[in-house]
Amino acid sequence: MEKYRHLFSDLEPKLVQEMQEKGRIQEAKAGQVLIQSGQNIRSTMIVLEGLVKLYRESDDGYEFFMYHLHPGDGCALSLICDRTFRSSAVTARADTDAVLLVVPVEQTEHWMREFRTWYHFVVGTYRKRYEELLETIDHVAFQNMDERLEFYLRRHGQALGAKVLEITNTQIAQELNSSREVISRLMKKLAEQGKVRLLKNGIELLKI
Amino acid sequence: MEKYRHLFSDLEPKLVQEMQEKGRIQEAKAGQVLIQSGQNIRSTMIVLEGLVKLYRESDDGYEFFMYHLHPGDGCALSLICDRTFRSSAVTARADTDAVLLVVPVEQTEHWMREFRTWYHFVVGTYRKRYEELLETIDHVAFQNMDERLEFYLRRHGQALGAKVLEITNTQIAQELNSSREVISRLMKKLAEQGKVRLLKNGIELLKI
DNA sequence: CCCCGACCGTGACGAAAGTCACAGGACGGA
DNA sequence: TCCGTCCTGTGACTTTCGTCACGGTCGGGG
Repeated sequence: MEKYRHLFSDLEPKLVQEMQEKGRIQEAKAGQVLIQSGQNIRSTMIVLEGLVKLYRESDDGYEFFMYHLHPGDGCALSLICDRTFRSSAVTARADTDAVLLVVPVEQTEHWMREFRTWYHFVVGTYRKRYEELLETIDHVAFQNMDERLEFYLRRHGQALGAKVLEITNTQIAQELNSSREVISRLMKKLAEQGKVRLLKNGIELLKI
Repeated sequence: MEKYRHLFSDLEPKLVQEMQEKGRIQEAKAGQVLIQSGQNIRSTMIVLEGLVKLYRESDDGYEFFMYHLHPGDGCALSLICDRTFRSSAVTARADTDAVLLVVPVEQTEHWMREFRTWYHFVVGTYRKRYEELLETIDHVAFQNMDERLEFYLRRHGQALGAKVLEITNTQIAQELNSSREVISRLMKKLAEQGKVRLLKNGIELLKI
């Protein structure tokens, strides 16, 4: 936990200490599902290491990508489920190997009363997630597939801090709720425009 | 303010009293813009009477409908702007004549420390709005225009508690980010299916 | 070695939805 | 009454996108 202290520099030392005491560190492999759609939430999850992706699931099982969680980020839904143990409407999946801090909801209720900085953390988390949802809505409501694809690539490049995305067209298509063929064609266009280079097993981002 | 007390039965009496003292009652005519996209937020808004609609605005000025605020609801964005006076990314407009309670943000900061029930109010508000955004995403991501139109009509019928919507196809088209002609054709189909009846100046909802 | 599975590329087609053009009804004001 | 404005309806066309069908590459396991 010591090595993660810098993530919580905005929180009171006493709170950080409690997080350390009451929380449980959990490791997850890339691809592992952390929150299943429809499952009850009994604990709050904060990302310590790695990258987590959040999806909205459709009735027929399609996973629509919403946003990333980075180290230091909490899962908004689980932060405020507030002892009602509501079932969640989203799926969270580790995108890289990840380390998480897991805290029972009762504990966070307590922190909310005790620590002003925890309240700020929750409120800040919620605002960020809300605004990322708004941005997601912008794209899906106002833009065509080609613009959405560019945005997807940019977002993932930034989130991973990498110039090369090891990801298949099939997966992109699923997350944008499109089809492989469409992504394939659009990707070719992006390559012709010099915005990406299509590698053996990945996509190199150039002017994007 | 007395007549609105039932809206806040979950809040401590002392808090309700403070809301009464520190808040300002503001009336708004139907159609009036309450929060302008890009405008700074210096006060929190809670709906006391009437119906408020929230929109996301695109770069080129299109207004995409997100959700309604009912009496007792607070505007999520303005609840937690938290003295940073961030500019808002949404537009709020009174859909019917409305009455609002307006409170300076400094005051709500104070309440957050003082009143446990205020914290619950904020958290509850956020969760509701977040989930409504998720629902909005579902529709725009997974559904066709005809399903989205039906959902739009249902939602508006419920929000207004009315069987007849006095609304033009043009407006619906704007709010769904579609075009008048498309809505016109789909509306005709709904009428043929007996789900609505097209009136002189409005739409009667039947089996919807 | 061969086969299988996963992935990609591509042409052909069709459905959904946006755009254009035009016409007509309702209504209010000069 | 006549005009302008706002709303609607509709046919024709285009674009975007999803679907189908097929072929091709690559790598791992039997």
